[in-house]
Amino acid sequence: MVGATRGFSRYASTPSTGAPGAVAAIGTSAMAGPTLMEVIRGLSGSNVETIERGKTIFFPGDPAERVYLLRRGAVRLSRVYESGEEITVALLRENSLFGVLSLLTGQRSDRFYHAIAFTRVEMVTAPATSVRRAIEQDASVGLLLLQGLSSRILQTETMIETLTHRDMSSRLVSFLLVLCRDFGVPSSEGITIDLRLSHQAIAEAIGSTRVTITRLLGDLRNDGLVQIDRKKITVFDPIALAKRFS
Amino acid sequence: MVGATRGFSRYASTPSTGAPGAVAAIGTSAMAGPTLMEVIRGLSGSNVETIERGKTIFFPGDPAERVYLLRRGAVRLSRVYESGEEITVALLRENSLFGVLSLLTGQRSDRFYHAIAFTRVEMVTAPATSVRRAIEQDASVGLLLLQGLSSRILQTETMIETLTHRDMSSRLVSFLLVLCRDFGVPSSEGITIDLRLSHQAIAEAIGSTRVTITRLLGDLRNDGLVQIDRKKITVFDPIALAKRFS
DNA sequence: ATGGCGTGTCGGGCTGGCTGCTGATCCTGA
DNA sequence: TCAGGATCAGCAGCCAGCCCGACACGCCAT
Repeated sequence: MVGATRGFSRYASTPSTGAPGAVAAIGTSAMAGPTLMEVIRGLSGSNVETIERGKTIFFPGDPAERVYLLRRGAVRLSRVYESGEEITVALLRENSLFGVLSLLTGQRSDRFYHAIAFTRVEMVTAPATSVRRAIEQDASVGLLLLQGLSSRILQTETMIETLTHRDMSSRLVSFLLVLCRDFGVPSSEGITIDLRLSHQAIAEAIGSTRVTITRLLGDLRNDGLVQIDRKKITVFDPIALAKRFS
Repeated sequence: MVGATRGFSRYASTPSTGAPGAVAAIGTSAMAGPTLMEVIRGLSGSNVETIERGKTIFFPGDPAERVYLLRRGAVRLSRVYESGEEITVALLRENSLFGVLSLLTGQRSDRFYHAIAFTRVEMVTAPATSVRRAIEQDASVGLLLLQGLSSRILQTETMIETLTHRDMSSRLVSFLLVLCRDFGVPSSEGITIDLRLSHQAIAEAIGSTRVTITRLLGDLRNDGLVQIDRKKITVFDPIALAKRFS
């Protein structure tokens, strides 16, 4: 059991705690130039904003004028329906770009999504016009943005894989593995998901109900695959967990 | 019934038939410069390829060296599991970029997905290195690519909305609306989805089974919402169909 | 202290997956 | 052009996974 650390790197992202002042680059490329974070920070009209957990960053229908780059914390993008139901479209991790879409698909437009701070959030923002100008002046900025969007697409598409699993047990397992990849920090016992997740939040993300999540998480815990302490989930062994697919 | 055409534009994409020689721009921006299609076509090492329906464009594990831009037809991206199960991650329409991800996230890498021609396909391809060089030389190329990726993200995220619907009936309805948006051509009776979809293919895309799709599509047909003629689905009235959500 | 939120549990009911089979349609090669 | 095989569509019956509604308890913050 102890020796099975090979392959874990897929699940251990850049730690989100500690590492003060370290501005991680998007992806894993060890580039020479400035990071996207530094570029956006340097734009005219740029800003650093801090948002408390649970507060809204933008509502659907708001005018889309700024671009956001997440520096610390997690953001939830969701669609809201008339029924009041809210569907999580993406859980963004650090160094994720968002709010970019509407600006680049052409004409000025409004937000589609509801963006709320899933944890306390620190982010760098800049006006869309500045970003556009920066791309035109320096092609490497375009490349950085492309990398950001690419990783966002990958993130989104693994979410689709998760959601197409038929039975809820598989969905939950798949979702936990995604969370390990995006928010996992290695710990003494395994990989801890650095988010405070309520069962309700998980249910909204994978299209289930609170009760079912409770039961399934209980099963996983009873089988010694995960540990839950004050809303923090620790996965002992992602590989063993992955065997749990139906 | 006849007068209810307002709002349909959301569902009627650029017609994929006819319009010979017309190279549609990505998105709806009426730009002055060359289109992405033209740019990629002009790169060194560029190529136009035609693939027959059902043939594979690339396998998972293949080295990722080229970038693809779909000119005609539809491409299915999917993940393959050891169990033999295959999950559709995206159905790409004309003017969609693909194969870009792995190239831009940093180091050289392999394909994640299985890409097969869902219809007879015509596409423009170019080596990743050429694309990269083009971006560095001309920032507007970067902007075009960003637009391409943006619309791809939107496409993917609406797919997530579809998949988080719990009951299969809603999922199917939602999926049909997505298809109308991406592959719909206006016809005399409504909007026809310009794909030849087997029930099995639909099931693999939305995480269901062939039998269930058969039953649910039958229900929709009996209720006078859709028409199916030799695997081509016509939605009479998307707005009425949208009311079918649970 | 207390109210609210999150967690754990139970049973009833139904949606939807599975198996097995038949008939229709499409494709291909002789 | 036709025949054969392969793929696709449709039907029924069975059963389980999961949603729903309801309730009790513990933890936390005000």
